[in-house]
Amino acid sequence: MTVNAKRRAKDRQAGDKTRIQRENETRILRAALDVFSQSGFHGATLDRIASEASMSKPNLLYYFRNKEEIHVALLTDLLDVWLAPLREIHPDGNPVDEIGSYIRRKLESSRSFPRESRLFANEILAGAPHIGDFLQTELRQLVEEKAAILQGWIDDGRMAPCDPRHLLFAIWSTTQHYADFSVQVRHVLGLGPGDKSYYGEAATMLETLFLGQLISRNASG
Amino acid sequence: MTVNAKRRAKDRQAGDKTRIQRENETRILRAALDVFSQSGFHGATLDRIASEASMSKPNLLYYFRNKEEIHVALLTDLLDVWLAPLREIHPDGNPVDEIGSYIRRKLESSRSFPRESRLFANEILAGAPHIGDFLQTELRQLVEEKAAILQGWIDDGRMAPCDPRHLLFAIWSTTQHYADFSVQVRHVLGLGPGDKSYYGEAATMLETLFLGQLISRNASG
DNA sequence: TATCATTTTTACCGTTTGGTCAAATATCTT
DNA sequence: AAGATATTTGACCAAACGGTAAAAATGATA
Repeated sequence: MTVNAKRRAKDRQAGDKTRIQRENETRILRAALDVFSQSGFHGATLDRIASEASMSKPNLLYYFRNKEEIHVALLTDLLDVWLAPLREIHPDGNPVDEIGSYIRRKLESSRSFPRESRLFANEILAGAPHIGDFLQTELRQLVEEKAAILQGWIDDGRMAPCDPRHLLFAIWSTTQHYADFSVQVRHVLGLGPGDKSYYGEAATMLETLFLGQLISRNASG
Repeated sequence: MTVNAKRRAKDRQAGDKTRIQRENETRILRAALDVFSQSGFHGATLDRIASEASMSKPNLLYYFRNKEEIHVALLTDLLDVWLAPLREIHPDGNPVDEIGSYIRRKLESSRSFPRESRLFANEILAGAPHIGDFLQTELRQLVEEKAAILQGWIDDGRMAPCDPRHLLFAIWSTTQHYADFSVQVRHVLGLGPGDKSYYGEAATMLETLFLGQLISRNASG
């Protein structure tokens, strides 16, 4: 009986998790992300999530108290991912590089995490019942902070004057559009279901759009 | 017994509608727009729609065969509204005026019909199960047509080169964002629930964004 | 291997929901 | 006012859904 073995057996705290727990929780969250992002909260069913996680419904409810808890867990994980690209905007950089790479990060995020993006979009469309607080506090604060940076660049004459917060809105909407409205994009472009080939054109378009007039005036760094 | 009276009574065709029918159908559609745009298709219930229409559920189902039929009716009405601003882009105009007024029309559409916009967004997010055909045919065709106009302006050197279809995507996403993500916009800006005061700033931002570099180069008409 | 905690399953429950049906009521026409 | 038509309602149903309880099975520990 090693000390470690003893600790595992006897002293497991409430927060500690078994191997099986960790495995199954991630299996559930993976399946739930699929289902919620496809059908929204109300359209998703526990049966389908359980089925996609290759698990019985009661077993699923052994790991999460109820449907909403799964949903909230996904949203919570999501928020960090959502904020990450914005956090990286740095006041010491020059506008073209900073905003340009921010756009590329957001677009890459849409391409890599379309389900997460749709989950977020669904939540906002529904009136943000679960993350309203996050929007009003954390996000708002971060936007104020980054908007101040942009405003500084504007005041220095390194960027065309505009409302920095609305510039951020425009970046969010255009980049997320390619994930949230991908069906429309594909149908309009005549592409097949899984085809993401439009992301190259999208990147070109958005860099032209945002880095053209808005910033290029005296961009030097 | 006038001839007209006789026609009303005896010869009413299947397509003809009573006064009560017209009234109640619009009452139902109005209520359904509220409920569907707030909660999505699955989140909406017939009981709530009926309640908001001040009507019993069986009465509601006397006018529409089922839940989906109401939803489809709303979407069908919507599509014309959605396309209208795009149709007005005219090849004879100059790029700045045409695209500028298109943006203003779309933004105005977001302000005036936010519920319709959210209904549309919900449908697309869900994978466009009902309007996929519309997207692939009518919308795609119209986009091709208008993209050709834009391309013509580009070829004439009156617009900065870019992919016209992606320019349209950018206009759609930025303008619709203010309706679909209004909760987020308001929370980030620190505004109250019904406050739409941001639309002025939005218009300024979008005109700066889209009419700045992209078109202004040799804009003359 | 015996013991204990963890995990999984089976069977089930109450509620909600979309939808039906037949009877009752209102409206319109003559 | 009578008769025909259109409208409304109350009672009801089957299926789907979120969730529970308790037993059975599995895994870990000594």
